[in-house]
Amino acid sequence: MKKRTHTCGQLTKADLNQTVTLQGWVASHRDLGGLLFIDLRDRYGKTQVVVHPEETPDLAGIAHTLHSEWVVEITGIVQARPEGMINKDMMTGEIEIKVSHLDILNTCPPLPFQIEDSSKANEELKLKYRYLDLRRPEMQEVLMLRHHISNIVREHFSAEDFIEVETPFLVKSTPEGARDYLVPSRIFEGSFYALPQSPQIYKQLLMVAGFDKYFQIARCFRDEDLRSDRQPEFTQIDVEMSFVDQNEIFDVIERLFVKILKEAWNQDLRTPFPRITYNECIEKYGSDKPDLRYGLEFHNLTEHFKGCEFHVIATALQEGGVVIGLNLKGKANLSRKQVTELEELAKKAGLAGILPLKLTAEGFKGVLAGKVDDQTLKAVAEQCQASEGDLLLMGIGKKSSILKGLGVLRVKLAEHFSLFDPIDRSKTSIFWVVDFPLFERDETTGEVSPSHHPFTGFHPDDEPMLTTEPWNVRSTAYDLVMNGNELLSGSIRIHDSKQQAMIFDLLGISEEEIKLRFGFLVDALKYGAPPMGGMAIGFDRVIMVLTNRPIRDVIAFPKTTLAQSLMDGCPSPIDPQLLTDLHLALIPPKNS
RNA sequence: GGGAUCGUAGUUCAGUUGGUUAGAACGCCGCCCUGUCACGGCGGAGGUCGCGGGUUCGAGUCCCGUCGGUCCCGCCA
Repeated sequence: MKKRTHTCGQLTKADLNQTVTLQGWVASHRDLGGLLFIDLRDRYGKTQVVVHPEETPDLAGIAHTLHSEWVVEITGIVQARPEGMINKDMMTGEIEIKVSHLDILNTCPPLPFQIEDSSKANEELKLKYRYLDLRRPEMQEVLMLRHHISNIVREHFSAEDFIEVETPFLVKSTPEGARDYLVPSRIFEGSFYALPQSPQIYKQLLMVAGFDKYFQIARCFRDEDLRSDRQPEFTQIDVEMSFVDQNEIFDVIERLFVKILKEAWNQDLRTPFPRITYNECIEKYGSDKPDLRYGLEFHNLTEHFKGCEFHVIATALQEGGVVIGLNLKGKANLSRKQVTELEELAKKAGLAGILPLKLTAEGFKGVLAGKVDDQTLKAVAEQCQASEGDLLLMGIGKKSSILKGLGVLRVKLAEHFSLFDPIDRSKTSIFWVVDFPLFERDETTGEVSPSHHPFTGFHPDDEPMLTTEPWNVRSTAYDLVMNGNELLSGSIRIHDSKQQAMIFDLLGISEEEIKLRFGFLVDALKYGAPPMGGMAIGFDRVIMVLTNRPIRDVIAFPKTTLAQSLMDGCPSPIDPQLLTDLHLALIPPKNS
């Protein structure tokens, strides 16, 4: 094997008449009989290679036997393509290599799917032959972008005086949060390590240790059911800072995202990013991660319908319900069938139904027209900023479920009517969500649980409410939302052990449990913990949003929705001796 | 745990109210071809219709179960 002199994406007219050696995969070969072309591919691009059987019959003999994805090495002279034969779609389209030497470095059986075309192939098959799927240029581009972004992240935080510290993979299992992936201890019979769900506690301990500014590109593990945006192992850009307020934290992160968007999309983001309160998000969009590339804001129309006799509305209002509407601009011309489709969308979104009201040249049309006086409807239309030709959709019922349902419907409507261009990067919507509630309350049991995590600080003004109405206490937590995706989540932490104890108490965790589970953290907070705050950026999700792809596409070797790897076949049974060493025995499944 | 959807040559798909020998394109094999670039032309091989059971004279098609992919709900601080 020789040494290659160039890559397959490199040569141009500037290299004419040079003798070069290329190595790569046969992307395609076109045998015209008296003339033979090979497209040679590596991760940098493709170069056309030409063989003339009349001049080099030996080479042609070898070239005839080539197949797709064989690995070959060629040496030859860079020559300009004849006039009219230039391929503008190829970076190297002005030249070709006239071969003087051809070596087959490796062969390849017929492929389970064609490389260039395999975006169409069955996902199961592509995951089984992941190394072939990753040979596709578009997959390579994604992973190369991921690499560039991780470089930017490391450069950014390093330049801002952060240091990257690695934290353990074998950690203590805590019953909080997601189900842990467990690792049995060989030495301590019956004891287990857990794989970390995040480095949260460790980074707080690093702050106590005085590291001041920390970051880490960290792998996290959660044994929960999967979705198109969730994998059992995923990557966070974990960040923590001491002696800072929210503004300073936001600043550092905004500067990072400005660089990322510039690198990936060549887009300039304006700073500071807007800040929207959690309550405003919920009231206006029914979501804590709304996509603001399109409008469809909600309007609370309840006041207009006070005393309304239309039974659906009257019943709902009697039970303390609400009427919330949104305006579909210019959709009053939808057919009956199309409106029925919208009603089905609403049901899929979890709403019992939706009341359409058309604003036409002949006046209002819909169930409410005639049942509710025009003056009321006019006031409703005015509040929704609706005019002739618009279609109002109204949800009626319990406020929390209507907001949630309409929030889901809003996303479906935007897709249904293509209200935004997913490719148009200039319309990027990025903003902070602030003032999250500290706790979530279980509606049936009334118990509270942390809405972020139990180390989240609370708004100082709301401290008196902690004991009286904890569910109304605002936290210091924040999210960053881009195009409808939560990209990061963070907070200012509690750095006072007494406050931390109080929160644990509110969460109903006994002192004994605290000692057992978080004793070391509570202890650490007593030993001079600085004020601190930070966040975890969902790195996979950032790449997903930048590439508009599902999470499997942005991870080199992902798992399926059953958390299996189809390529290596894990999880798999193990040698019984290993179980014995670990003091484990298998319990057979119930129905076998 | 629940719901939806998909599973037919190596691959992507078609296959009517259940009815003769399950088709096409790409790939593969053979022959032809001097400017192709997803080259083209002619010919050929290739199928346990995911798996198991049932209904029926007859099942790729209908029913039940099961395995797997994807999406969603629950779940994921």
